[in-house]
Amino acid sequence: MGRIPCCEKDNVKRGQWTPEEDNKLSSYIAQHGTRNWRLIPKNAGLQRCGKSCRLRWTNYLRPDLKHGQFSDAEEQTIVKLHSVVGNRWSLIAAQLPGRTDNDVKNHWNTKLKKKLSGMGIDPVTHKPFSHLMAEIATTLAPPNVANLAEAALGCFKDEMLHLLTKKPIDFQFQHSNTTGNRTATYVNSKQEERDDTIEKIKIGLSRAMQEPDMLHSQKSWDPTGATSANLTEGGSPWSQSMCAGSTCTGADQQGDLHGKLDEEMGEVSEGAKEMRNGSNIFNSDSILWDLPSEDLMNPIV
DNA sequence: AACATGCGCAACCGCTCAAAG
DNA sequence: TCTTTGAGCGGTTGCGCATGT
Repeated sequence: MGRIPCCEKDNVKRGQWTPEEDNKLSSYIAQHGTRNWRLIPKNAGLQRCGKSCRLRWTNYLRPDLKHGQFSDAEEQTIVKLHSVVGNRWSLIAAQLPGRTDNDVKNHWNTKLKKKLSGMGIDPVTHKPFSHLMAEIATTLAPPNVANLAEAALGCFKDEMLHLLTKKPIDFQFQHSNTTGNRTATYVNSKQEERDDTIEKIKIGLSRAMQEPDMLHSQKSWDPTGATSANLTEGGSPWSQSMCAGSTCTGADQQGDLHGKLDEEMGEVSEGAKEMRNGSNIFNSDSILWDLPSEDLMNPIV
């Protein structure tokens, strides 16, 4: 019943591949293709597991791979797609010719996550940390707000330290043209504005504790007195373009990419579909991607 | 110059799902 | 229909190099 094992675990080499092994594998695949990974190491004269051969080929030896640095455009694509599909590296890599899921994953973990965090963006939710804090305050009943806020501040400590101590990033909106399309300008805030961000969080938490009615209504609010409708309509562009949560609203004018993604993905997971249908991450306010790439990609640190 | 620390990347691990038997 | 395995995927680890002290 079943199949025979792919390799004898005791008799396989592990660790770094040598140039000789690479040559053997490459030349064998050039002649015979990659039809059966279980047989490839045996037939190619390699003391490797088929799985190891497959990884070596797909992540390193494939002739169509790029090995250089990621371009700004590629990085933007990764961030954008990650906000839609999360850690579905193979799906993201499928949109980047010559890049593997391992490449994308490594680049995300070593570079892009830090860049986003440094910009005050939660790399998981793609929301600004200040926005997350405000959401916490609006979601919880008063007795719990303080405790959770404390816990959240602990979670976000590093990122908050960035906000407090490093070069800040702030946004200003311009309802700029007659077609109704908004554009965002992206500016480094002044020192007092940076401090103001933290103050707003503190004020928001204290207001959450003082205004229980507000907490249970659907209408959310802004610590400064504005509603979250304002946040969404004219507040932080991150809340509009980066967030993948249910708070995102707006017309979906990025349908082309959605369609393309769906075509590429074929059978997208239900979770990913729901996420996209529900949140429209690629909505009309995907302002982040109007930002100068050098600004987007420059880490604060 | 020597050591410590951090970073980037390649490889491995473990899980899931589909297919073989 | 059930069991077992292959293939693929995301998470994690470990090594080598670069940089800082």
